[in-house]
Amino acid sequence: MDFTPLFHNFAKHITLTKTEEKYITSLLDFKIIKAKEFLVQQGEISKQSAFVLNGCLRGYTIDSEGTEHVLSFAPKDWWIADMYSLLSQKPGNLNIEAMVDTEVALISKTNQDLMYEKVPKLERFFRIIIEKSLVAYQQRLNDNLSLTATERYMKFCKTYPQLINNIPQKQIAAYIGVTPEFLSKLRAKQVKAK
Amino acid sequence: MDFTPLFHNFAKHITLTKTEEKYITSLLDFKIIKAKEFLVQQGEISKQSAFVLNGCLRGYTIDSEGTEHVLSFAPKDWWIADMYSLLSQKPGNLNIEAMVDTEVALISKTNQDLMYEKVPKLERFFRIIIEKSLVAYQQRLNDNLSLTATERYMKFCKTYPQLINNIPQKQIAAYIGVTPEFLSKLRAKQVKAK
DNA sequence: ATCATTTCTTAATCTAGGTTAAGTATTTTC
DNA sequence: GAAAATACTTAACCTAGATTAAGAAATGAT
Repeated sequence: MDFTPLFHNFAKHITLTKTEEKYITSLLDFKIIKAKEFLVQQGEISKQSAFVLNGCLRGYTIDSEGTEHVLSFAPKDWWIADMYSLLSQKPGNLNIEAMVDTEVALISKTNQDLMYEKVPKLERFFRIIIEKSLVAYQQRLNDNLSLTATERYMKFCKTYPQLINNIPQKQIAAYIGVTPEFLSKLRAKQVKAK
Repeated sequence: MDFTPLFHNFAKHITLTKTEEKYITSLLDFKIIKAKEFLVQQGEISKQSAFVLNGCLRGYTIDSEGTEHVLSFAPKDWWIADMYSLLSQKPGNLNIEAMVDTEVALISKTNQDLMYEKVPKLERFFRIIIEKSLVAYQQRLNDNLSLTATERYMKFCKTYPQLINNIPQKQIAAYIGVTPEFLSKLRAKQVKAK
């Protein structure tokens, strides 16, 4: 139940007093999510955001054919939530699942709104991290519109070198938007090319 | 040079005093961008965000093959910027072009930072609109991963009914991620189906 | 009004990536 | 540590959407 990684994360963009840190801590929950268990499942109304203290989560949807699409991986020090459901308070279509046993700090929507009132600096913090997240999604959308599968895979390898050998390939396929079979074919070709 | 649509936009999420409105007005620029002229071009370092008072802008990239990809349309009352370049202060790869003669309110990055200091409520305002924008991009990425071209076209028609008959089809194609020829084929099929 | 430019359509042909299926690792579980 | 489940590979075949090309329609400029 050690929230220091979270406060390090805050410190990247804002400075909090000890009192503020204590206050924020009082509004947090701590949770261990076992591998393959869910933080959020589609159809639910999301009540909280998560910060990964260690381990790794992934957020994915399942389409009408039953195919999974990974919208985000959240390794240590990343934030993840079903923003759509959290903001609209309608049932979401995101599943957030632990890839390994994962420790998270949770902030309920209610407490987050409280925090914004009591510690307005946090508005800035979340504005900044959401801005960065927005840029990343714009970039990724653009990649999906303009790059080939091979190029997207190479980019993934560059962007997430720590994940590449630690997660199942089929989940990388579900992130870059190809079938596992096709990714396998791509990789075989790349190996041969060397 | 009438900024009232902008203050209506602010009023959706925060309440400003007359004094604050005057202060903010002093930090804004007004500009008319003629049809086919640019607010921002790839390679430039973005210095400002734009709010569309009337008219319509579009943000697009050009890939290595010379193909355009539309990342966003910004009709009246929308915000648009090359967030990547604005935040990183590196050369961007977005082009923001007027589709018709367009009036915009501009906020320079410097003035926006000033505004945040003087009127902290604006942190909340921008946090909220960026959150919404993030949800929209996540949704769109998911659509690109999970829907067919036909489904994406139908969704576009639902989402932007006001644009559908007012912008060139090739730009809708560049938004949903197909060639103009293929979109034309899709539409011919839909008409026949009726 | 006329010519030039841009947009849209149609159709033939092509290809990146999907599907199906079967076999081979690799993990997980008890 | 064996059986079961999951992940990965390979290969033949298939299809949604791309490419190329040429003509028709609409829009804009003079």
